Order: sequence, then structure tokens, then C-alpha cells
Amino acid sequence: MRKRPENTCCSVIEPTAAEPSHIIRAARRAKALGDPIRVEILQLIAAQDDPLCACDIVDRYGKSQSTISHHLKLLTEAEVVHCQRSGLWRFYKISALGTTLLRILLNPAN
Amino acid sequence: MRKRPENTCCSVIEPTAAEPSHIIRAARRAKALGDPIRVEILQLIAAQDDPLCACDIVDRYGKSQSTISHHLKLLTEAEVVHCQRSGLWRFYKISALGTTLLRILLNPAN
DNA sequence: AGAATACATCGATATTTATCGATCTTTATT
DNA sequence: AATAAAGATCGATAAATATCGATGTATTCT
Repeated sequence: MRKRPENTCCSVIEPTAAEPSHIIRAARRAKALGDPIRVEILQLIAAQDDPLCACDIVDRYGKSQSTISHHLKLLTEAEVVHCQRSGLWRFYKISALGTTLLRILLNPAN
Repeated sequence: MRKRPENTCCSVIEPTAAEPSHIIRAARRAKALGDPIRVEILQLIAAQDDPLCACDIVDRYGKSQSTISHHLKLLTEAEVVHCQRSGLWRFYKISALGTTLLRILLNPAN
């Protein structure tokens, strides 16, 4: 049996136990930004002064309407965007969480 | 043809074009945190005062050594952790990027 | 009521990812 | 040199995800 330097096995600090639901939510939030298309969509939404209609997002990325709808659903469920319905249209705006995440992920300095 | 409110189709603000490589890197960074196991591993690494040996990470999550090695590789490639080799061992510590992302993703207030 | 539009959902398929056991590589010990 | 240990890599498989076309649903217009 080889001895490990400084007995690392016995000096592991236990992290403060986060609830499983928090871990899962964190992963879901990250996963929402884990696709280049969704990063681009979020970037587009972030660039607007006003909430952006879903119909203005389709046709920009060479993907079908159903695919874009799927991506918008994931972004919404992760709460990186907020969605408001108005008649036939759905308008999306970036959330505070989305703004923060996008800034950090796109920052070349990190 | 129905008219959209406020002619949204004509008022879309173009985002400042990020390089494709930056978009892809952002997605890869996010994807690295897009798995609950990796969030937990990162949380464990983040809790340490000193770099943590990979051998202290295996056996904590009911996953095989090769699986943990795979996850550590993804975390390293995304630069949310830094890895230093010392003899037989690899020691991992969280990066500034990893610290920031973990804090935001786990924050219940967001 | 009927037609048209925006968007969601469904079912199918292809790609990606997580996981494992086995093996390989590197380093340290004897 | 032989052995042992840590960790990476490989090949296979199962699960998850991205994508599409078709269809459904809700809403608005005529």
C-alpha cells in the first residue's frame, strides 16, 4: 500500500450539503446554456431593449420552428429567460440570472 | 396577413457578433456544469482549502473510476477546474470561473 | 362560423453523452 | 527488472438530446 502525500484521504473537507434539488436545478440551469444555438438565442434576446417575439427568433438559425420552440422551452424552464404571452405571440426577455450567466460564459478573460 | 404588434419583425436589434469560437466555448463551459454529478464534484473541489486528489473523488458517487476520470476531464477542459500533476496523483482546484459559475448556479435567489 | 396565424406537442430518427469493464501509460517502490 | 498504484483511454452499450415534419391548440381576423 502506497502512502498518499499528506494523507489526502483523511483530510477531505465535506462540502456543506446542498439539497439534491438544488444540485439538479444548478445542472439544469447550466444545461440550458450548454448548446451553441441556445447561447446564440439568449444572446439575441439579451441584445433587445424590449421583449422579443418568438417569431423573430425562428428562421435565424436554419432550424425548424419546432426546434426553436423546444430550445425556448428549455431556456424558460431554466429561468434564464422569462416569457410573456400576448395574444398569439410569446415575448421573451432575459432574466437577471440569464444576463449574469451569459456575461460570464462569454467573457474571454475567464 | 396579420400584422404583428409594433412591427417586431423590423425592430430586432442585432447582437454584437460574437465569434463562433466564443459561442462554442460558452456552450462547452456551461455543458461542463450541466450534469448533477459534475456539479457535486465541483462543489467538493470548491470546499477544499487545498487541491484535491482525484483518488479522493472516486468512490464518493457510486461511479466507476473511468467515469469520474471522464467528468474531471470535461471540467478541466472547460477550465472550471485546474489540474496539477504530482507524481502518481492529479490534484484539482477550482478556478475563478468555476467559483463564479458554481455560486450563481447554486444560488436559490436567482 | 370559418380561415389563418403563432406556437406547442407528438412521434420518429440521428447524434451525443454517461457509464462500465478492460486495458494502457506513467510513475513510484522494492 | 519486476511489481504496484493512479489515472487515462478504448470499445461497447444504454440513456439523453437535437432535430424534423406532421399535427394539435389557442387566438385573432373576416
